[in-house]
Amino acid sequence: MANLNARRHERIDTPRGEPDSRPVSNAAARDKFRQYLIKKGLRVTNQRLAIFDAAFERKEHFTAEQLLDYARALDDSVSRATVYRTLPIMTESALLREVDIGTGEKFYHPATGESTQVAQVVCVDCDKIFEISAPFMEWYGSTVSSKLGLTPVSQRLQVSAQCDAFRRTGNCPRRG
Amino acid sequence: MANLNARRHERIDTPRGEPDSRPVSNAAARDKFRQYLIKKGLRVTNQRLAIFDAAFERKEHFTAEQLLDYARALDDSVSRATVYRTLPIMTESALLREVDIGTGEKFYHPATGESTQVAQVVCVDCDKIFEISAPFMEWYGSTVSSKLGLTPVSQRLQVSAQCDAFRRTGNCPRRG
DNA sequence: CTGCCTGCAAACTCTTTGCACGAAT
DNA sequence: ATTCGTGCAAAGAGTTTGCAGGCAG
Repeated sequence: MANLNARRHERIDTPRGEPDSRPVSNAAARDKFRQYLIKKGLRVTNQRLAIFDAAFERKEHFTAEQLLDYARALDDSVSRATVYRTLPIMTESALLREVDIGTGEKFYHPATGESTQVAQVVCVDCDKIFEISAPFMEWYGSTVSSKLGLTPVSQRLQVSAQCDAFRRTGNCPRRG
Repeated sequence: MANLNARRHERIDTPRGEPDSRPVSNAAARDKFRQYLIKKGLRVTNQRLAIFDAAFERKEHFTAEQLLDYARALDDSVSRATVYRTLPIMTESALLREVDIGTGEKFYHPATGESTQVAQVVCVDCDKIFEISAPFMEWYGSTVSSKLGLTPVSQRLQVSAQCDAFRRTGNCPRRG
């Protein structure tokens, strides 16, 4: 959110750790990413893998700037530009989901795979983002077609909500 | 969308037309706005009224930059800064609805009053924004409460859709 | 008169892009 | 050896803000 992240990372001359040797919790998704790159004729670079791994380490939603930090912890040579250039690749491959809650910056989250029809619930107190399934959105798409003669491509349902506990106690139990 | 709108408007010395003499199609809403300003201890300025009138002349959704143009046609002295400072006042007063379709810039539209539960359908071919009612969103809010213990504040449902006619004929019948 | 509002321009935030070097195939 | 990918820094786009002067109440 703030631009306190302007810290310089001077490139070190030690050889970078082999990306394949990194402990990977999401080997399956990682392989999908690798396959996607190859299929598209894109190159499998250490930076792209580091960015991917950084993204899939995360449980919470993150911003591009945060992802830059996470990825740099894995590979010091990752730059902001490459993060921004890699994010669309990961969203197009459906491995990452982009979430725009209207705050100016976009959030990202590893796609859970199962459900494409989810709603984001954004807590105005915590700023946390929850995802819950919204199966009726599928049905809703068909009503759009019939009413407007348009074929739905994608849908987003976002709910802003306040945390009852936070309002009472000044602390959100979900935090941390 | 582009920043071609940087045209200079030098201030003219002729007295500005009385804002109240402007033909107003939305006298009721205009009065609501005036009341809202007074209630909040804000001043009723010519610029604010011009921006309001410009917004309520519009049938389509518009951006802040477009609103600046429209408002300047009514009152030459309106500046970009004042447009940006007035937009939140109009949205907080529920006279204007803000629509963020994730393209970087925000769109605005006079609130139709009746329905707070509407979905935006954005045509990826026309870039047009349609609004259709989505009454189930009210019900959905309550499921959020029970599932997460959060009280919904607002909801947005946005559908991206492609125009069937445009895909076939290369022309959208809904255009202009 | 008082102090909120305004226009101007500069600043800010997030994202994209041009360029020359470096690495993947 | 090619050619694509990369880091850097600057540019863009949209929005916000500090300041000195202007107008509403």
